[in-house]
Amino acid sequence: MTEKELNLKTAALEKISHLDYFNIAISVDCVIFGYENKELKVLLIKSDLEEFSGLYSLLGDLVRPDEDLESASYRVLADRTGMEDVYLEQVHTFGSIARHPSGRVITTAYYSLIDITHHKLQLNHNDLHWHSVNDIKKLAFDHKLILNTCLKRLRDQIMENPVAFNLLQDKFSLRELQEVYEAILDIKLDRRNFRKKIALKDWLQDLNEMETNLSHRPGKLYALKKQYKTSRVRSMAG
Amino acid sequence: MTEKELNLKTAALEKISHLDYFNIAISVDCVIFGYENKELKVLLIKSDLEEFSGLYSLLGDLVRPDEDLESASYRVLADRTGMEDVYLEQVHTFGSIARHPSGRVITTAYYSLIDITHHKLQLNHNDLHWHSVNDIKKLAFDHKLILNTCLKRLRDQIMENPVAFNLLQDKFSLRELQEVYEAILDIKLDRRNFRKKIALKDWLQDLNEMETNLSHRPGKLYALKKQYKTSRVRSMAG
DNA sequence: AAATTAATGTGTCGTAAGTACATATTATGT
DNA sequence: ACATAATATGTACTTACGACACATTAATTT
Repeated sequence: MTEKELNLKTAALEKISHLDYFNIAISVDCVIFGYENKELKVLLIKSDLEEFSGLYSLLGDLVRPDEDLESASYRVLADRTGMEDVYLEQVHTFGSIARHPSGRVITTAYYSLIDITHHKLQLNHNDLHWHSVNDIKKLAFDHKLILNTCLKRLRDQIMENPVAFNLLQDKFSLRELQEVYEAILDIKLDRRNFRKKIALKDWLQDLNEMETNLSHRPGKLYALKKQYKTSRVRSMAG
Repeated sequence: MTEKELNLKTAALEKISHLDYFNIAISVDCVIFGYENKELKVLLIKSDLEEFSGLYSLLGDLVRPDEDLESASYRVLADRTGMEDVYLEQVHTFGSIARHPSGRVITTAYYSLIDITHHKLQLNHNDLHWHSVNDIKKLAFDHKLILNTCLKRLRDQIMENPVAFNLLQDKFSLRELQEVYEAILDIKLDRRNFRKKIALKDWLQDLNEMETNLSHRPGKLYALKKQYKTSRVRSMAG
């Protein structure tokens, strides 16, 4: 190392080391919801930390200096699911001092809704699996809290905004839609009242098609009106 | 510099520099709302950055390695207003790459509601002033966006949760309360319907007292029921 | 081809909340 | 005593919500 290099590095070092504030890392964690078998699922991975061996955790990563928070979330999503245009919404930032055993890491949580049937991915590798939300008892880090917070947000959203549709394929029957709502809210709904409520929102387009391959009377098929289709959600400017 | 010192510093430098992720700083910004003269106000300070000379900014600070996000927000609040037990709620985290001219800073925004009359503070020092929300055109950084986001959250909240009361003194008349709502929502409300709606919530306790020192018929005084008094808001384990 | 099955599709009634709107009441000031 | 300027309150209409029952249809079985 030349003297010049040394001086440069030393200067940089001084600058960095007195900025204690940079000793906090920031990550994003994605609560990726899916829907299958009338159950709400979430995508989890086996934790790679010793402290949490045997436990699952959400999908996340450190935010890189050259990407904004949403880019980081979309990167995590694309890396893990291979899907690009998905619904994603920021929920909350968790910053307890001791939330990460390896150091100070503040994390911003996003929730995401994806159509699980479009997701025939590298699932069998690397311990990545869909878990029924109702069956999850314990997660690594504070990820159970993050999951609960995101689930609450999702529940608050679905009656106000047409987001639940992101869990379904493009065409669906009202029965399927109701089952999605029941899975998310974890309650039974009255069919007639549910249909009235949905009709009132005017979110749906009647496709004049019917379900097929059923062993009973098929229902009509609907699609979410184009104007409500959310791929990438409006950015709050990052 | 001895060889030993050099080696130490170099080692530390290597360690830090390969941890690019720590090159992001994290801050909190507080949108501190107050209410005065039938107007919703927000506490702003003159920006100390050259790039924003002449502009005002929200109150914020870098998060210290040994404090969590909420502690940092309360610290900012206490430092600037001298008030301890205030309503504070996390709203959103803003992480655009270029949002801070001096470097990469991700900020978590909180909004806070305080009783402005309990706040006879060091206002005249250091360019700290209350500004009418409606008059604010431009702020430093992305603080206008943060303000708008927090204002929207506040507006969404006040009909659902008894938070607007934090802007008023302990005892207030229904007229005063309505004026607070009108200031926040920036609309006129019908007096009879407003009272019906508030009565329905069952938030208020009739104090059997009257307003005084008015030049007209005084109204009854009410207080928020104890069970709803929010000093420090429930932590999301933040 | 007729009957059965298992689901879809729809309507009513009572209740609760939202909105528009007008009159009586009361403490104060003259 | 009277005028004033605000408080306090009620009704009618409309809209949403929740509980609830029956007719219809396509597929399947007999």
